[in-house]
Amino acid sequence: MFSSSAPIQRPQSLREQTYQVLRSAILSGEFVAGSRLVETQIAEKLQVSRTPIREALQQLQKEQLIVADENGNLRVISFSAEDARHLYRCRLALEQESVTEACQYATSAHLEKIELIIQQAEKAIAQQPNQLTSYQLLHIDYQFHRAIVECSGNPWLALLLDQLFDKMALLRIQTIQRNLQVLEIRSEHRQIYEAIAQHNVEQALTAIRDHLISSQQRVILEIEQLGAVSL
Amino acid sequence: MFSSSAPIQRPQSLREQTYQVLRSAILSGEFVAGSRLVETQIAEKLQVSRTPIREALQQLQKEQLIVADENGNLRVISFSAEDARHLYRCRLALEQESVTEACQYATSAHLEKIELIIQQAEKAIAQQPNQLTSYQLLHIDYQFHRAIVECSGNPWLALLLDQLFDKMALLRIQTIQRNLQVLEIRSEHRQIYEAIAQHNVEQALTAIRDHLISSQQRVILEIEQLGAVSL
DNA sequence: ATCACAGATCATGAATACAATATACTGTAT
DNA sequence: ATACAGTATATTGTATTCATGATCTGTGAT
Repeated sequence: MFSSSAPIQRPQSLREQTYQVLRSAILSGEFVAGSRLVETQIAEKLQVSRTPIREALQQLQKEQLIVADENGNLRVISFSAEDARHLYRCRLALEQESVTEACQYATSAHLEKIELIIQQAEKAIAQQPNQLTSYQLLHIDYQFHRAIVECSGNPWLALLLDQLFDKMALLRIQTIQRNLQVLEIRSEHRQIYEAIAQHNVEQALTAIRDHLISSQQRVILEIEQLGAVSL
Repeated sequence: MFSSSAPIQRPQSLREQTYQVLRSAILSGEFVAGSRLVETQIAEKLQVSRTPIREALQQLQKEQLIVADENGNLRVISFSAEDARHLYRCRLALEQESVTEACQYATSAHLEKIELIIQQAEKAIAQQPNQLTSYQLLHIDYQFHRAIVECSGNPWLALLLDQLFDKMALLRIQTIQRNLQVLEIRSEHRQIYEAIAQHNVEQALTAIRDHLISSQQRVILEIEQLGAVSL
């Protein structure tokens, strides 16, 4: 009858839906850093009871996208330059493992997928050089790195990196007004890809290091130009 | 009046309390792997309403200590040998960063603390060579690695590692019946410590690699002896 | 005018009530 | 005995209610 696993879709719970809504509102910068999140207000706005809101907020709190201030009020987290440095070091540690495993295990299907992502990115950049929102750029970047970790077949690594990516996104939303250095990212991505495609671990490690370190420097520079965003 | 920050302690919420209770029940092996967790049953047992239980369970689910099966029932996660390999690779990636930063930033206060932990561990081992529960041994190991990451001053790194430690603990609880190789661990810890104390990054990296790789092999061996714990 | 205090409003934690759905059970008909 | 229908039960998702504590506001005393 049903060929194999037919993973039927139950209607998503309100908790999951509100979680998604709140998460993307935060990551898209709709809530400015430090702004307060009140259960009752959100509940009214989304027209659901407080229960699913509460649960979604707790989830976001666990992910440290929102934190409780000294009075227990929930606020969107705000990153300092220190945080940026620390987060990038974590990310580098994990992504070095990611490309290493990718070099070992990447199949041609994996490589094609990465290739496709790069091409789409370049097309998008070519077509609308200046109208790309930073949100779109972040998503392109995310997809690329996410495709690499998928080569590794290590779901725990993917999970850890996903957590960091969320914070990276928020970090950049909070700091970057102008476009990123689109051109640098393009060539850096391509170099990482080439190294993985050749299963050249050393070269891949060098490429990911270069990419993340220059990305880190761009972000920290912006933060310091902005003045301290420290809480 | 109050000299400085007087971080008053509100009574812990029931959610937090039940979270702690459930977490340690899982990590101590009180819930066997794969066993089902039912809100109403737990609520009755702990004599609180379902609300805080639900919230605690969701938190545990987010941490992947419990997972939803195909019917949406919550169960304690159960690790395969594959998972063990993957988790150890993640841990190694993060701990290499941890010792690197520790070598850079460790103060003498930090070093003293680590030294103390090592001494306490050796004392405990000397006094009750065979009565140490694996839970106690895991805790000793945790404290050591936790003290190292604290040297780094990188809270995000500590956060990521903490998540892994929980899974490591569960992994071992599910696999290890006998005592760990106590003696090996002792000398391995000491080598890591020495390297950090001398701020010798290369040596520290080698030591942490050796420690984690042999630890990984011990665990995987046990899993495979046990037969597949898959799913 | 400023400070102090009372009352009102707001926000959250927790319990309970209600609804929807999935699972188990029981009895009946074949 | 087996298959099936129908009912009961169990479990979870969501809403609502209640209680407690925090915050704000205004009035009166100094």
